[in-house]
Amino acid sequence: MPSAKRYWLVKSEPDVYSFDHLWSDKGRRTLWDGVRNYQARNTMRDDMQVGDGVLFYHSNAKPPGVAGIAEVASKSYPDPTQFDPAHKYFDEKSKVEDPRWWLVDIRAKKKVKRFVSLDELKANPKLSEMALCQRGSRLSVQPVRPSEWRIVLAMCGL
DNA sequence: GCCAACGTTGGC
DNA sequence: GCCAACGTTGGC
Repeated sequence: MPSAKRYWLVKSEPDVYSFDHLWSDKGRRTLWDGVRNYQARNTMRDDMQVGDGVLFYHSNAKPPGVAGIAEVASKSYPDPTQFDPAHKYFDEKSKVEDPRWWLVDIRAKKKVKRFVSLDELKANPKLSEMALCQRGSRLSVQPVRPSEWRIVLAMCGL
């Protein structure tokens, strides 16, 4: 039996791949490829389940913040880009029979009614323990508590 | 297994 | 563009 629905936050640079980009992609979904950090990899490989909620966060943006709501749309599977020598995410040390990098599909669910900036998130005392708000937080895939999820969605007007 | 050097992230 | 924070690499 699957465990209860969980919540996550993924980062993307809008100049590279924005929430609107995901929204206009076929099926409003994409492979969340290119993650090359072991902790983020473990989260996708081991912890994410189909239907989990995802905050789509714009990093390296002016301003950075939550730009959309998405969901996990597949079980984890090996990131195909690691095996493609022509791809910038190619990893020559990874073997097909023992893949190093895993991903899930992400599907856009809802546009936010209000963009919520990082400043606003940090200013909310109820979000002081949120992973994103911690100093030096660089993880591109990170957990979100159910309470934090509800608060952020409310801030987004949802 | 330590740790210095180096690379990357990402807010500012 | 700067730089703090942090992850990875590789010599020893």
